[in-house]
Amino acid sequence: MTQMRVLNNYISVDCVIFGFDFDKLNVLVVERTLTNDDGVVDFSDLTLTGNHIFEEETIVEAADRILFDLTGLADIYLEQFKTFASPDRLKKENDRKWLLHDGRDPDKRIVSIGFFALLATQKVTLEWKGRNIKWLPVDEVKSLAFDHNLILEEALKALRSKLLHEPIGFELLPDKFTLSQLQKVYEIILDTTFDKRNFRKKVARMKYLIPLNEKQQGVAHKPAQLYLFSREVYEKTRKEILNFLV
Amino acid sequence: MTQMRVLNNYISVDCVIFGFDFDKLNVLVVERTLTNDDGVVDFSDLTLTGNHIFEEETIVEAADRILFDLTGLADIYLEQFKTFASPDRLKKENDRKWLLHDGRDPDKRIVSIGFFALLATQKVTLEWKGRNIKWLPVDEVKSLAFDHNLILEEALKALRSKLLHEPIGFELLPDKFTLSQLQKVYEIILDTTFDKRNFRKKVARMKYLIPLNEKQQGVAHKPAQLYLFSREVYEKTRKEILNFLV
DNA sequence: GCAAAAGTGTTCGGAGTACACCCATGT
DNA sequence: ACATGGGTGTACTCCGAACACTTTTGC
Repeated sequence: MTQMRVLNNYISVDCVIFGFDFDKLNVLVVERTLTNDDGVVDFSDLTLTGNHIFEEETIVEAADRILFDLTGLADIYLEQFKTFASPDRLKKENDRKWLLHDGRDPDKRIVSIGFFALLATQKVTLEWKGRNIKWLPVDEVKSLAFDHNLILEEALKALRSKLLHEPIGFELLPDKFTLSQLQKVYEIILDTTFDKRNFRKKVARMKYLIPLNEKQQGVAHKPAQLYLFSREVYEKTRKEILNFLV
Repeated sequence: MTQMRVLNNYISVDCVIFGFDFDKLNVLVVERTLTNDDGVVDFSDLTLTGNHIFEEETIVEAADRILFDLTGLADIYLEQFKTFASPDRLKKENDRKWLLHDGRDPDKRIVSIGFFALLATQKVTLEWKGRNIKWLPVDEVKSLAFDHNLILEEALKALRSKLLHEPIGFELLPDKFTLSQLQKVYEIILDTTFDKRNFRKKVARMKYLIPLNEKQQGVAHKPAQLYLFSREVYEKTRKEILNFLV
């Protein structure tokens, strides 16, 4: 009794999948190559990861599905950040060609709900799944398909804002991480630097960052203490702070 | 050479219009009454304000239009906060009847982009525009049509979060306001109280809240100093603060 | 004159910021 | 032995929190 899954052709979900590799912030992109009927490549460029939703599927389910199809991972940090529906968002020349070639109507308005996902790149082994997908450092992103440069920009804004106000930095790291790695996450995404001692004093006050009886191994320097984030402790101790100034 | 405006029938915008009256937070609602062909009222309930978008119109333009149609005001604080597209969001019995009566297909998925708007209720004179619209105190809202209770709840969450991190409280007040009024905005929306002296010390540090050479008039107590928000000063002096703790 | 809200200062504890050196490990 | 990043403490300033009384106006 399997049910036929039908794609809704005017609602799509775009996932800005951010991956951190201890050194820089990357985003997952997919190669889009339009090959004409005579086998000649018309153009080739990059898109963010996204897809139309199925009828009977919620947008969160669709985002989870896209994420799972590309990475094989579930339970990844995922957040709806903005929706894009400009009438001309799919109307660049290459985009029209692409949609037409794909049997879709380039004049139909397609609304896309943007999600961003956070993970450590090392959690994923990218496999060829009929499409060429790869990590691209965020600051090396050139021109993307559709309105995906705009979507990426807005995702970055949302990520920075969230990072400033809620503890989500470790979502970009392995489950067990060091304080220097965590500091690097904040420094790179917020494009700043912090004093190591002051950063650690701050972390010491966060009871939900729990030091483990475990150290790094196989590094060519003093091995660092590993930490774990505890959502339970966080939910229990969190309080909001009025901070609307300057 | 006017152009015919065609409504897109699967993308809509819902505006949660918050109005503050120095005393409580209200939301603008519209009466929805379904009258059968024989003139008998089938049911009557309340909806948030919203509408489908026009083809060739952006969602922000649509939200501005809805806001202007209801209040006659432009340049109101408006922010996209979340998008709603659950497959069963319009499938309650009354909602299906309403859509059918309106000549629409109740099984078609309609995505709705949620915006919230902030203003002082006194800025608006509600007029009969073929529909009964009114201010309803947020904490007296009962069951709303469609998924509008959910939309309102999410709008409140977004409003509270924004209020904690960015200076937007005065968007709910007249252009010239007193510090006690501002304090009340924060107290009511965040459901807390602040010490008057500490609150004023905090405000004194915000150079973008500018005291005027002008006082309240016609009040039965010591008239208060009036203040103005300066966006220019704010943009020039703003800095982000790393505040992801507790 | 009285009711009502405006306006104002001090103390204390805790957090933000600036700053420099020794330690454990792998090669 | 040396290169690499890990790990630690102090002084100063500023902010957050707690707390009570006088002032100006309309009625």
